[in-house]
Amino acid sequence: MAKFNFNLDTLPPSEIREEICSLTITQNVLQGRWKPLLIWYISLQPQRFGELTRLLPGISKGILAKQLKELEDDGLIQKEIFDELPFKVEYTLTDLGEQLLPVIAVMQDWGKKYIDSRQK
Amino acid sequence: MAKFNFNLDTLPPSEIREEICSLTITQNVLQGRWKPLLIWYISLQPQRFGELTRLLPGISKGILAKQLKELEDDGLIQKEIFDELPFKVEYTLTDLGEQLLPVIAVMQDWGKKYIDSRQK
DNA sequence: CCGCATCCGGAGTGATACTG
DNA sequence: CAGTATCACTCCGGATGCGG
Repeated sequence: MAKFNFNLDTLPPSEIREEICSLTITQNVLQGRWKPLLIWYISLQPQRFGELTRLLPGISKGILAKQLKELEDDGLIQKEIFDELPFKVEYTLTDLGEQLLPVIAVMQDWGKKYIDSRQK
Repeated sequence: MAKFNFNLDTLPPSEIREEICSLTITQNVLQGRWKPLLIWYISLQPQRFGELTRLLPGISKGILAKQLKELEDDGLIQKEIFDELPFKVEYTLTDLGEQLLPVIAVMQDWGKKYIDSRQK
């Protein structure tokens, strides 16, 4: 679970503590090589398992299943299972997941600035 | 270096590609257990090496030096060396590092939402 | 005081084969 | 089609000791 990096000897003021805590939580939830991309792709449209393996070349089924499960456990995505054959499952964002989109957007904005700054 | 997760067989449109690229870059730059916290602390005021070891209990000197160096190499922070004895070094954010603060802020906002949603 | 070098353990990631 | 299980491997993070 999350480690909050507090110093128990010289505990910082609660205001600071809350900032540390909030930041660390978000960092932990997004920790995983494919998670930001997964959230972004799912935000574009509901995605199926197989489709995600096609969108994310190089990802293995094992790690895809694991990271999807972690995102689900953290309440960012939900899956809908259609009772058909062959099986069909769709992943969509929860409300909490939707609220994460501004974070993704700001990260993308900064990435572009970074690229610009490196091209000089 | 950064891996951009493109599928070379079915290359996505350049617009999509840029979003993937930007997002992945930011993710890579912030990858490291202490980096977001380091940037945040340094943004509050210029920080010295020893002060950071106090602010981040549990971090070892080795990993602190390493993550600071990576942040410096990525152009997010700069260090000023004072020619005194004992040695004194101060870390400050670069312009590029300052531009990262909105990302940190949005992450903190979302962390608070996450905490609220879990307390119900 | 600051930071590097080395070594080490464990987590995160990935390839493959197999199941419902 | 949508996963699970296993194994192997890399790399990050941490401890320690040395050097400027």
